[in-house]
Amino acid sequence: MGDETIRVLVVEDHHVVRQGLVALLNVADGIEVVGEAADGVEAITQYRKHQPNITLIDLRLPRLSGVDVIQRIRMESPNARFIVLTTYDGDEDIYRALQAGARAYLLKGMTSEELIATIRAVHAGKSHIPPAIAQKLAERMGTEELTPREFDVLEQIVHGKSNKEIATELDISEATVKTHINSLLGKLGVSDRTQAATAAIQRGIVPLESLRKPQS
Amino acid sequence: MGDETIRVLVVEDHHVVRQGLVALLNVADGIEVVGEAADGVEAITQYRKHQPNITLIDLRLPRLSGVDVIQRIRMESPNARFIVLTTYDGDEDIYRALQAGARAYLLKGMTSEELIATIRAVHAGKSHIPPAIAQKLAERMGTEELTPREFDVLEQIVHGKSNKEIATELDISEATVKTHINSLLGKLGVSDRTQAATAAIQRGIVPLESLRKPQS
DNA sequence: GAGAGGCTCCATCAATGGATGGAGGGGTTT
DNA sequence: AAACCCCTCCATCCATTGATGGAGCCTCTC
Repeated sequence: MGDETIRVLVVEDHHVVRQGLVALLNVADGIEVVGEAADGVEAITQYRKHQPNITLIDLRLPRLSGVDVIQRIRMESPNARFIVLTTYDGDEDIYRALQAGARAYLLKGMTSEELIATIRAVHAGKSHIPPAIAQKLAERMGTEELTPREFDVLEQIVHGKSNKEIATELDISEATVKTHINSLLGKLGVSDRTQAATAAIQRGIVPLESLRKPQS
Repeated sequence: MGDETIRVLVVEDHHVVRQGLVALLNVADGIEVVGEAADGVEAITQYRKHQPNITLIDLRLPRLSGVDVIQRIRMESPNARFIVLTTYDGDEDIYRALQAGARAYLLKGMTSEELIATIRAVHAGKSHIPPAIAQKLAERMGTEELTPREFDVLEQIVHGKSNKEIATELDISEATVKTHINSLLGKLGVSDRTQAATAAIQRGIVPLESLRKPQS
């Protein structure tokens, strides 16, 4: 290999965006779109079928999230290379995607030149993280991890539950809820539950979509 | 007019999305993209220059929001027809866009057929609101309007301020802050400030972007 | 087996938040 | 002018929240 054609799989649920990407890539020299998928499950099917060199993938996908897709594919094909493409820069997702093994992270605002250059770079074995993203990663690195339980509590806070309700929901005492809150406030660097809720949403720790009429 | 070509202006800040739209539309019969803009100011310039039949516009734009663009253009060209295109369905924006005179509202997940059909329909003088959107509009209609002051307070709440801080910021007494909160909680149909904050974000009343390192 | 860290619980206290009901001034509409 | 709404303020009361420090249990690691 070397100057062979780079075979790309495009995974993106928004029709127009996907069609735009495909159109862009197909006019680029040395790049060929070998498959398209509109959701996570389809992405895996298409990957197995086409074994692309590069998978361009949105993180917000129906059925199976981008991060899940990356993880699963990497289990069977550790050399799979992913470029994550997202509208939006809530840091938690970036972090998880890179953890899962994505090689590059691009915002949809990029130009076609950037996109193509990144595909070539990643195919050549390089990684590419834009400065703006790198900075957010650095910020989040400074942040301590929430424990699973703290995360549960945070999720409930975002959903507007009171301490008493959280205690009932998680089947622990209100005192314990307070303990967790106290510790997660510290870790998030905020001083009350409202700030915790907005921080969680903004960082993508708790997905905004879950707010509608969520879990039990 | 009648079976003449429909002249379309595409306003969208994400390169790939814009290119996708243009590519899609240019292969459609009877539709021609006469201009493109990547921000609100450019949109107005392009509109004046090309006088398109239909303007396809994203709401989230740099420099000047989609709603502002629609309002300004409509002042000089009351017959201008807009189709709003958005990734995302926070209701407040929908409402404002339709108020401002948009004829249709589409999510980016739509198919190219839907898009083209909608362009033709709007050009023929019809309006088009997808059922999912119509429902949200209906929901929001049932909701009472916040007064300007209540809105100010809500904004501060979302930014994590305490009542005392809000009082200082808005230069009113803490008692007054509480009065406003009490009334806005009622109008939003929620029972505490945390729920108010998440509701505000989720409905698009207070933009998520303002959370980083915001105002003042 | 001695930490370390996570989860659980406790009590206590101070601060914050929210409900209620009442009140006056300013503006607009009818 | 009367009615209405918004904005402002007040006092009072109770509920919720957050801080602090202490404690036992479990599991994993060294």
